[in-house]
Amino acid sequence: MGFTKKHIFNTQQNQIANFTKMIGHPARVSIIQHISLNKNCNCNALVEAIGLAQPTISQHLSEIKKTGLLKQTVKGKNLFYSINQNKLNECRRLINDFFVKTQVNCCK
Amino acid sequence: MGFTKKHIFNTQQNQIANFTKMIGHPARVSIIQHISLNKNCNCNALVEAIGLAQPTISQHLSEIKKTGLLKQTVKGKNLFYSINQNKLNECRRLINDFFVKTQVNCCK
DNA sequence: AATATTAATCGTAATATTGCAATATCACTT
DNA sequence: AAGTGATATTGCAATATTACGATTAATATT
Repeated sequence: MGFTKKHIFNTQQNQIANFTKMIGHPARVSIIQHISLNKNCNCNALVEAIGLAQPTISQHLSEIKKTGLLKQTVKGKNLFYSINQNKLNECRRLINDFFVKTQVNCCK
Repeated sequence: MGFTKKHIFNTQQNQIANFTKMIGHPARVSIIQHISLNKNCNCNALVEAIGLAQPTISQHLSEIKKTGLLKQTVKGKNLFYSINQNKLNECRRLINDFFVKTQVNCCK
Protein backbone atom coordinates (compact mmCIF):
# COMPACT_ATOMS: atom_id res chain seq x y z
CA MET A 1 0.00 0.00 0.00
CA GLY A 2 1.89 3.09 1.18
CA PHE A 3 -0.96 5.42 2.06
CA THR A 4 -2.28 6.12 5.56
CA LYS A 5 -5.82 5.13 6.63
CA LYS A 6 -6.57 8.52 8.16
CA HIS A 7 -10.33 7.99 8.23
CA ILE A 8 -10.17 5.41 11.01
CA PHE A 9 -8.61 7.94 13.40
CA ASN A 10 -10.15 11.00 14.99
CA THR A 11 -9.39 14.62 14.15
CA GLN A 12 -7.13 15.17 17.12
CA GLN A 13 -5.05 12.09 16.41
CA ASN A 14 -4.60 13.18 12.80
CA GLN A 15 -3.70 16.72 13.86
CA ILE A 16 -1.07 15.51 16.31
CA ALA A 17 0.33 13.21 13.62
CA ASN A 18 0.36 16.01 11.02
CA PHE A 19 2.28 18.43 13.22
CA THR A 20 4.80 15.88 14.48
CA LYS A 21 5.29 14.48 10.99
CA MET A 22 6.02 18.00 9.76
CA ILE A 23 8.73 18.38 12.42
CA GLY A 24 9.93 14.81 11.85
CA HIS A 25 12.84 15.54 9.53
CA PRO A 26 16.13 17.09 10.69
CA ALA A 27 16.16 19.52 7.75
CA ARG A 28 12.79 20.89 8.83
CA VAL A 29 13.90 21.11 12.47
CA SER A 30 16.92 23.05 11.26
CA ILE A 31 14.86 25.32 9.01
CA ILE A 32 12.49 26.21 11.84
CA GLN A 33 15.42 26.91 14.16
CA HIS A 34 17.12 29.13 11.59
CA ILE A 35 14.02 31.12 10.81
CA SER A 36 13.31 31.69 14.48
CA LEU A 37 16.89 32.84 15.11
CA ASN A 38 17.31 35.09 12.08
CA LYS A 39 15.02 37.85 11.09
CA ASN A 40 15.11 38.35 7.32
CA CYS A 41 15.80 34.71 6.58
CA ASN A 42 15.13 33.82 2.97
CA CYS A 43 15.39 30.60 1.00
CA ASN A 44 18.98 31.25 -0.13
CA ALA A 45 20.13 31.87 3.44
CA LEU A 46 18.71 28.46 4.41
CA VAL A 47 20.35 26.79 1.42
CA GLU A 48 23.74 28.16 2.48
CA ALA A 49 23.27 27.49 6.17
CA ILE A 50 21.99 23.94 5.82
CA GLY A 51 23.75 22.62 2.73
CA LEU A 52 20.90 21.04 0.82
CA ALA A 53 20.04 22.09 -2.72
CA GLN A 54 17.65 24.97 -3.29
CA PRO A 55 14.77 22.83 -4.63
CA THR A 56 15.10 20.54 -1.61
CA ILE A 57 14.92 23.44 0.85
CA SER A 58 12.00 24.88 -1.09
CA GLN A 59 10.20 21.55 -0.86
CA HIS A 60 10.76 21.29 2.91
CA LEU A 61 9.58 24.89 3.29
CA SER A 62 6.35 24.04 1.52
CA GLU A 63 5.82 21.06 3.85
CA ILE A 64 6.15 23.41 6.82
CA LYS A 65 3.95 26.05 5.16
CA LYS A 66 1.20 23.48 4.63
CA THR A 67 0.67 23.38 8.42
CA GLY A 68 0.51 27.17 8.61
CA LEU A 69 3.63 27.55 10.76
CA LEU A 70 5.31 30.11 8.47
CA LYS A 71 4.57 33.67 7.44
CA GLN A 72 6.10 35.30 4.35
CA THR A 73 7.11 38.91 3.72
CA VAL A 74 8.22 40.22 0.34
CA LYS A 75 10.92 42.92 0.45
CA GLY A 76 12.28 43.81 -2.97
CA LYS A 77 13.25 40.60 -4.63
CA ASN A 78 13.57 38.79 -1.32
CA LEU A 79 11.02 36.57 0.35
CA PHE A 80 11.57 36.52 4.09
CA TYR A 81 10.13 33.82 6.29
CA SER A 82 9.08 34.11 9.91
CA ILE A 83 7.30 31.97 12.48
CA ASN A 84 3.53 32.25 12.81
CA GLN A 85 3.38 32.45 16.58
CA ASN A 86 -0.28 31.61 16.86
CA LYS A 87 0.23 28.40 14.93
CA LEU A 88 3.38 27.62 16.90
CA ASN A 89 1.40 27.93 20.11
CA GLU A 90 -1.42 25.79 18.76
CA CYS A 91 1.05 23.12 17.70
CA ARG A 92 2.90 23.27 21.00
CA ARG A 93 -0.28 23.03 23.03
CA LEU A 94 -1.61 20.10 21.02
CA ILE A 95 1.60 18.11 21.40
CA ASN A 96 2.11 19.06 25.02
CA ASP A 97 -1.45 18.04 25.79
CA PHE A 98 -0.75 14.66 24.19
CA PHE A 99 2.30 14.20 26.42
CA VAL A 100 0.53 15.33 29.57
CA LYS A 101 -2.44 13.03 29.02
CA THR A 102 -0.20 10.10 28.16
CA GLN A 103 1.83 10.68 31.30
CA VAL A 104 -1.14 11.18 33.60
CA ASN A 105 -2.97 8.14 32.27
CA CYS A 106 -0.10 5.73 32.29
CA CYS A 107 0.88 6.28 35.92
CA LYS A 108 -2.43 6.17 37.69
CA MET B 1 16.88 9.60 -3.65
CA GLY B 2 14.48 8.97 -0.76
CA PHE B 3 16.96 8.77 2.07
CA THR B 4 17.71 11.50 4.61
CA LYS B 5 21.13 13.19 4.82
CA LYS B 6 21.32 12.86 8.60
CA HIS B 7 25.07 13.54 8.79
CA ILE B 8 24.70 17.21 7.93
CA PHE B 9 22.57 17.81 11.03
CA ASN B 10 23.56 17.76 14.68
CA THR B 11 22.62 15.13 17.24
CA GLN B 12 19.88 17.18 18.83
CA GLN B 13 18.23 17.96 15.51
CA ASN B 14 18.25 14.27 14.60
CA GLN B 15 16.89 13.29 18.02
CA ILE B 16 14.02 15.77 17.76
CA ALA B 17 13.28 14.50 14.25
CA ASN B 18 13.41 10.85 15.35
CA PHE B 19 10.95 11.33 18.20
CA THR B 20 8.51 13.48 16.24
CA LYS B 21 8.70 11.16 13.25
CA MET B 22 7.85 8.23 15.53
CA ILE B 23 4.74 10.08 16.75
CA GLY B 24 3.97 11.30 13.23
CA HIS B 25 1.42 8.69 12.25
CA PRO B 26 -2.14 8.59 13.62
CA ALA B 27 -1.93 4.84 14.25
CA ARG B 28 1.09 5.37 16.49
CA VAL B 29 -0.60 8.26 18.29
CA SER B 30 -3.55 5.98 18.87
CA ILE B 31 -1.37 3.09 20.01
CA ILE B 32 0.43 5.26 22.56
CA GLN B 33 -2.89 6.62 23.84
CA HIS B 34 -4.34 3.14 24.19
CA ILE B 35 -1.35 1.75 26.01
CA SER B 36 -1.29 4.65 28.43
CA LEU B 37 -5.02 4.28 29.14
CA ASN B 38 -5.16 0.51 29.51
CA LYS B 39 -3.01 -1.54 31.75
CA ASN B 40 -2.53 -5.02 30.32
CA CYS B 41 -2.76 -3.85 26.75
CA ASN B 42 -1.42 -6.42 24.31
CA CYS B 43 -1.09 -6.52 20.54
CA ASN B 44 -4.49 -8.15 19.98
CA ALA B 45 -6.24 -5.53 22.07
CA LEU B 46 -4.70 -2.85 19.85
CA VAL B 47 -5.70 -4.70 16.69
CA GLU B 48 -9.32 -4.81 17.87
CA ALA B 49 -9.39 -1.27 19.18
CA ILE B 50 -7.77 0.37 16.18
CA GLY B 51 -8.89 -1.74 13.24
CA LEU B 52 -5.65 -2.32 11.38
CA ALA B 53 -4.34 -5.81 10.66
CA GLN B 54 -2.14 -7.55 13.21
CA PRO B 55 1.08 -7.32 11.18
CA THR B 56 0.48 -3.60 10.66
CA ILE B 57 0.02 -2.96 14.38
CA SER B 58 3.06 -5.08 15.13
CA GLN B 59 5.11 -3.02 12.69
CA HIS B 60 3.98 0.29 14.23
CA LEU B 61 4.75 -1.13 17.69
CA SER B 62 8.28 -1.91 16.61
CA GLU B 63 8.72 1.64 15.28
CA ILE B 64 7.71 2.97 18.69
CA LYS B 65 9.88 0.40 20.50
CA LYS B 66 12.91 1.51 18.48
CA THR B 67 12.84 4.84 20.33
CA GLY B 68 12.63 3.11 23.72
CA LEU B 69 9.18 4.48 24.58
CA LEU B 70 7.66 1.08 25.39
CA LYS B 71 8.23 -1.54 28.07
CA GLN B 72 7.11 -5.14 27.71
CA THR B 73 5.90 -7.60 30.30
CA VAL B 74 5.28 -11.26 29.59
CA LYS B 75 2.39 -12.83 31.49
CA GLY B 76 1.62 -16.35 30.37
CA LYS B 77 1.24 -16.24 26.63
CA ASN B 78 0.45 -12.53 26.67
CA LEU B 79 2.85 -9.66 26.01
CA PHE B 80 1.67 -6.52 27.72
CA TYR B 81 2.95 -3.12 26.74
CA SER B 82 3.37 -0.07 28.94
CA ILE B 83 4.90 3.38 28.62
CA ASN B 84 8.53 3.85 29.63
CA GLN B 85 8.06 7.00 31.68
CA ASN B 86 11.70 8.00 31.68
CA LYS B 87 11.80 7.92 27.91
CA LEU B 88 8.46 9.71 27.70
CA ASN B 89 9.86 12.48 29.86
CA GLU B 90 13.05 12.67 27.82
CA CYS B 91 11.03 12.89 24.62
CA ARG B 92 8.68 15.47 26.07
CA ARG B 93 11.50 17.64 27.39
CA LEU B 94 13.39 17.52 24.09
CA ILE B 95 10.36 18.57 22.07
CA ASN B 96 9.19 21.15 24.59
CA ASP B 97 12.67 22.65 24.65
CA PHE B 98 12.54 22.92 20.87
CA PHE B 99 9.23 24.78 21.08
CA VAL B 100 10.37 27.07 23.89
CA LYS B 101 13.59 28.05 22.11
CA THR B 102 11.78 28.60 18.83
CA GLN B 103 9.24 30.80 20.55
CA VAL B 104 11.74 32.78 22.59
CA ASN B 105 14.02 33.35 19.62
CA CYS B 106 11.44 34.35 17.09
CA CYS B 107 9.80 37.08 19.18
CA LYS B 108 12.78 38.96 20.51
C1' DA C 1 15.87 45.66 -23.15
C1' DA C 2 19.28 42.57 -21.34
C1' DT C 3 21.01 40.52 -17.26
C1' DA C 4 21.08 38.86 -12.65
C1' DT C 5 18.80 37.26 -8.52
C1' DT C 6 15.40 34.70 -6.02
C1' DA C 7 12.35 31.07 -5.31
C1' DA C 8 8.89 27.86 -7.05
C1' DT C 9 7.85 24.01 -10.02
C1' DC C 10 8.72 19.99 -13.04
C1' DG C 11 10.65 15.68 -13.83
C1' DT C 12 12.97 11.89 -12.21
C1' DA C 13 15.66 8.46 -9.45
C1' DA C 14 16.36 6.28 -5.18
C1' DT C 15 14.66 5.00 -0.93
C1' DA C 16 11.18 4.71 2.81
C1' DT C 17 6.65 3.90 4.55
C1' DT C 18 2.18 1.77 4.96
C1' DG C 19 -0.67 -2.10 4.87
C1' DC C 20 -1.84 -6.92 4.61
C1' DA C 21 -1.77 -12.16 3.54
C1' DA C 22 0.87 -15.89 4.56
C1' DT C 23 3.97 -17.96 7.43
C1' DA C 24 6.94 -18.68 11.36
C1' DT C 25 7.88 -18.72 16.21
C1' DC C 26 7.14 -19.35 20.83
C1' DA C 27 4.63 -20.32 24.96
C1' DC C 28 0.94 -22.47 27.12
C1' DT C 29 -2.75 -26.14 27.28
C1' DT C 30 -4.69 -30.53 26.68
C1' DA D 1 2.96 -34.56 21.12
C1' DA D 2 -0.63 -32.10 19.12
C1' DG D 3 -3.31 -28.07 19.33
C1' DT D 4 -4.20 -23.28 20.44
C1' DG D 5 -3.28 -18.40 21.05
C1' DA D 6 -0.32 -14.38 20.64
C1' DT D 7 3.04 -11.94 18.29
C1' DA D 8 6.89 -11.39 15.02
C1' DT D 9 8.67 -11.90 10.45
C1' DT D 10 8.59 -12.37 5.45
C1' DG D 11 7.27 -10.96 1.07
C1' DC D 12 4.98 -8.00 -1.65
C1' DA D 13 2.24 -4.08 -3.78
C1' DA D 14 1.01 0.65 -3.56
C1' DT D 15 2.15 5.04 -2.25
C1' DA D 16 5.02 8.69 -0.10
C1' DT D 17 9.28 10.98 0.80
C1' DT D 18 13.78 12.84 -0.11
C1' DA D 19 16.96 14.88 -3.04
C1' DC D 20 18.55 17.34 -7.04
C1' DG D 21 19.22 19.09 -12.05
C1' DA D 22 16.76 21.73 -15.22
C1' DT D 23 13.48 24.96 -16.05
C1' DT D 24 10.29 28.65 -15.16
C1' DA D 25 8.42 32.96 -13.35
C1' DA D 26 8.89 37.12 -11.27
C1' DT D 27 11.32 41.00 -9.69
C1' DA D 28 15.60 44.06 -9.54
C1' DT D 29 19.49 45.97 -11.49
C1' DT D 30 22.31 47.64 -15.15
